[in-house]
Amino acid sequence: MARKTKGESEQTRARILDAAEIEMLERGVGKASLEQIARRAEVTRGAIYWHFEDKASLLQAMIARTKMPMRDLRRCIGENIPSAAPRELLREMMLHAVQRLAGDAQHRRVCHIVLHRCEINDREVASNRVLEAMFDDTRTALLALCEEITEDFALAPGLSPADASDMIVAFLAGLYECSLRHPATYAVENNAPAKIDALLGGLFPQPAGGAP
Amino acid sequence: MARKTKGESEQTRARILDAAEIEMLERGVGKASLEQIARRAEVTRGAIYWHFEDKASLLQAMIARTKMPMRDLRRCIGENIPSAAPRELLREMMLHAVQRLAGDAQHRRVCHIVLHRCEINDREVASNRVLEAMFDDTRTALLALCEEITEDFALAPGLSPADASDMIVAFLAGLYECSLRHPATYAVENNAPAKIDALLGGLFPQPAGGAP
DNA sequence: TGATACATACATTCGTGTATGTATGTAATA
DNA sequence: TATTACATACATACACGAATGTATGTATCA
Repeated sequence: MARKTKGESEQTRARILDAAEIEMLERGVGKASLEQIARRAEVTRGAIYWHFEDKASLLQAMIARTKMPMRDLRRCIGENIPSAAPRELLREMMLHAVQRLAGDAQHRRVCHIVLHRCEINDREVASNRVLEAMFDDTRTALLALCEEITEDFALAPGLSPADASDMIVAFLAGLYECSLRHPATYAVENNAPAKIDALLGGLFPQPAGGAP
Repeated sequence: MARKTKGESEQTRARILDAAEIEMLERGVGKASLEQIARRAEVTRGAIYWHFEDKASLLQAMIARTKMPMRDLRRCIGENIPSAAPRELLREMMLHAVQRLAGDAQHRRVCHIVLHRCEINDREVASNRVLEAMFDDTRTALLALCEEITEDFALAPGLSPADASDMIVAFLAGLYECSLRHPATYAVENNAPAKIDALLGGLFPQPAGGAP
């Protein structure tokens, strides 16, 4: 009915984004109508069109709320654990990714939407640019780490550093995939450290001289 | 214009399914209109509605064309390589999955559609029942294999057979994910045997007494 | 000659986008 | 301080296209 104060307006915007998360998760991005989103947020479509240009930019804003860095992640972890060798860093990064997926419900929802509730392949669309950037980012960061690790550890026979980082990306992508699609069966947090150690043990066997 | 012979009708049906694969891959299941599919198949929507009830059953038929067994796969491979120990069987199964994804273009398309171009989570919908069944099937088959393997090989510290099979499912899911989304960067067939061996090496280290 | 294998035409629904209305907060002015 | 003026934050109403489903027409095979 009436104009609200700036703070209330921000709350409205947030409620719209919350509602969009739920609706898009349940019905998919394409089938979630702005009308349903508005109803859940207890506003009308007018409010949505006031805060966002269209559904695409609404989705984009939704994704932007839960920003997922990866090159930053390394720096962040490296600063917190300055003594860590690259292999430890890699382990921590993988653990962090898993733990965030297990603990941050909003992040789970948005990842689920971007990965499984968004059928558009158009590069113009926000979710796809985000996905592509995320993959590239992750791959680049992990490749650099794997190359560093090979200064201390031998690689498994027949593997290049790129192969190793590709395997790690695939493993993480698969964890997301399984955990989001079948949370009951594949809880991410289930024994995650042991799983990560097993994978890293296969990729980078202990150096010839050292025993655990 | 005119009625065709039974064989020609089957060809029409196949052309519709082919067209649907391409359109749904490019635009997504939701945005691919029956009109566009019909045009690509060089028929009208009338032909589609003659062969299929609606878009959902068209999708279902599309999926059914490229059936993906997994419990059958084990039997099949087991018959071809009767001497194989369970660990060899597992290796062969993983290789087979990777090679099919690399070699069978139609399988790639359908997997891509089911995994990434279909935003519906409704359990009534074909693609989701298929996906769920595929995951369950794969998990069951791999779990049984992993349990057999532990009779000959020790598991990595802290892992149960279920953890091991979960990791394998995640790894395979991630391979599909990466290879389908970014075929240029992550070609599945790139050094696949070495990657699989590295993973299995991490999960099932050699038995204490044996040297390679 | 009847069932088949489509093509054509039509009705209906659904969602989007936009144009417009309206009541309130807020700043300038007097 | 009260008033004016304008921007804000929505709600309401309407126009439009796109896609679906169905009803009907039609030519051919068997």
